[in-house]
Amino acid sequence: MEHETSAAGSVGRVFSLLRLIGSAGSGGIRLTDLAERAALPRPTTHRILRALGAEAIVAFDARSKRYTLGLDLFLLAARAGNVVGLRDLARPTLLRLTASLGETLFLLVHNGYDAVCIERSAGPLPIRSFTGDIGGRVPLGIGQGSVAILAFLPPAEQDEAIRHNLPRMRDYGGPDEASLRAELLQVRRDGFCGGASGLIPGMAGVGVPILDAEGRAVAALSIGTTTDRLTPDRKAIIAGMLRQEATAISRQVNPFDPTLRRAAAAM
Amino acid sequence: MEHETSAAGSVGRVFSLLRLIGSAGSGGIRLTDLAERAALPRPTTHRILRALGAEAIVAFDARSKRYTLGLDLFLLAARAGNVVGLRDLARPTLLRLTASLGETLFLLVHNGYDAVCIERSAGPLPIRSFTGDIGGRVPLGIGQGSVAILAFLPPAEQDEAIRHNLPRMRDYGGPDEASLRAELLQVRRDGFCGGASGLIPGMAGVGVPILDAEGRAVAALSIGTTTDRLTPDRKAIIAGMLRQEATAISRQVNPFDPTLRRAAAAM
DNA sequence: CATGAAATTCCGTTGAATGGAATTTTCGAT
DNA sequence: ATCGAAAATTCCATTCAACGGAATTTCATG
Repeated sequence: MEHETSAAGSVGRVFSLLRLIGSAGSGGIRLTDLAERAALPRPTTHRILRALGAEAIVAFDARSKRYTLGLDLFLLAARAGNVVGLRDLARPTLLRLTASLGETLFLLVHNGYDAVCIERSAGPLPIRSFTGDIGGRVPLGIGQGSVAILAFLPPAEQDEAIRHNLPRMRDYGGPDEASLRAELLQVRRDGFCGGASGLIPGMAGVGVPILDAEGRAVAALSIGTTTDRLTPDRKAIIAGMLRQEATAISRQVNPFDPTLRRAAAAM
Repeated sequence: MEHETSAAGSVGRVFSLLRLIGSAGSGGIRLTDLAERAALPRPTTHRILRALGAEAIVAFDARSKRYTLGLDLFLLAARAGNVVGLRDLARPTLLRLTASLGETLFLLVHNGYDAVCIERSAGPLPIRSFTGDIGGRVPLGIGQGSVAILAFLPPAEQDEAIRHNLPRMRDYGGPDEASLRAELLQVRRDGFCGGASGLIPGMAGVGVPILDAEGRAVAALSIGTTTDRLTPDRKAIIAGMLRQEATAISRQVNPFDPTLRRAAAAM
């Protein structure tokens, strides 16, 4: 069972097509190739694509007969990235910090056993990071932002993620369980992760969690920079700034706390 | 809003639900409300949502029983061919210009009779604009970026858009046909739109088109600022910078020009 | 604890999606 | 220009997956 045909049914079919189109690159993909990769009959593929085209979810270039993702999917997706409004909330923060620090900032959200980058504000320096650009995904425990999330997960969930991720971490040259757990404790104490993990030579960073009303991490703010730019005192300053911003964001996220819903509904 | 039930069939049903969820805000929406707005039976709605949930295209908060757009929908578009790669191409440009000018920049794409904002890089000043944030939509002809696109459309398409949009423009306090056409000519001559359209008091801006290989506008780069910050000489400087950036982006877009594909394939 | 509203499951029915086959279009080779 | 192969597109009889009315469970509210 590789990626399996997902949930069967027409919905599954539609999104397996969309994912294939999405991974086909900006040049687009032809019907036949698409049908083959999706293991669907050509007429079926064609009919679904027509329907998707009518919705502007896919675009069809009549000249090259190639399909690409359409504008409406893009617009829909822009809203989808707004996990609990986090993206909109955090964007000004990222821009401001990038401007004042001259560093690259990331907004990561917790998703399953991974952290996913949903926003990024690039500083002037070229930065290598695990998460890469928007859409990038790393196992929880790899990278400062990702570790910050892991450290502030409820114990059961944290254990589960560690158990699941330890094997995967080998691919990244990650730590063994003992040192990981030690780091998590320290991060919980400090409120941020600034480990010079050294996983990418010359690169360093700081990550702080964004917590929900129950104190569980839902996301993280992090910066990525080079080791020499992250002197201990500068690291302390940056950690403080990040924590402050993360706290401010947390406060704005938490109004969605279900216990307050009644008040909002009354308006 | 609902212009019609879109394309019928299950695909139409799926995306009308997704659009409704998307427009429900980050708080999410409940099954019953969704079913009612979509004019679908609750069980049908429920089944489709389950399938979408299995794909992580929608997220379901078990606590509040509310549905929101899921992360995978975001990742689908983020990882891949967003509008011919324009967004990725333009993002660094927007950030750079925002940093150096201290202004808010917009990337608009041509879509039907409208221009749609697909990226925006906010400067320090609070800016009022028609397009608003990402996803915002204005009729072609309203706002500098939008006018820049309209001016560089093929004549037939331009006429069609003007005919269609003139009535709509009344809502924005837009110009009459004669002055609009006069402005379009000027924009075509100058290569940019810097009209102090005065549609939003105190606000001004500059828009330049991003052209495809055939010289048709596919998008526009624009800045939005206040009238007093846009002195004539600064406007000229900014227009020059924008044109240069837009040209650079055009060059990177155009390698995908179908007429050149054969050459690329031969490599 | 009672009550109503919402969510969820069930399942017999049916019509919409399916896909094999036929047709048309595209495009490269001669 | 002509041909032929490959791709795209249309057709349509079949069927099975989606449908939705009804029943059941869950949940919030008074």
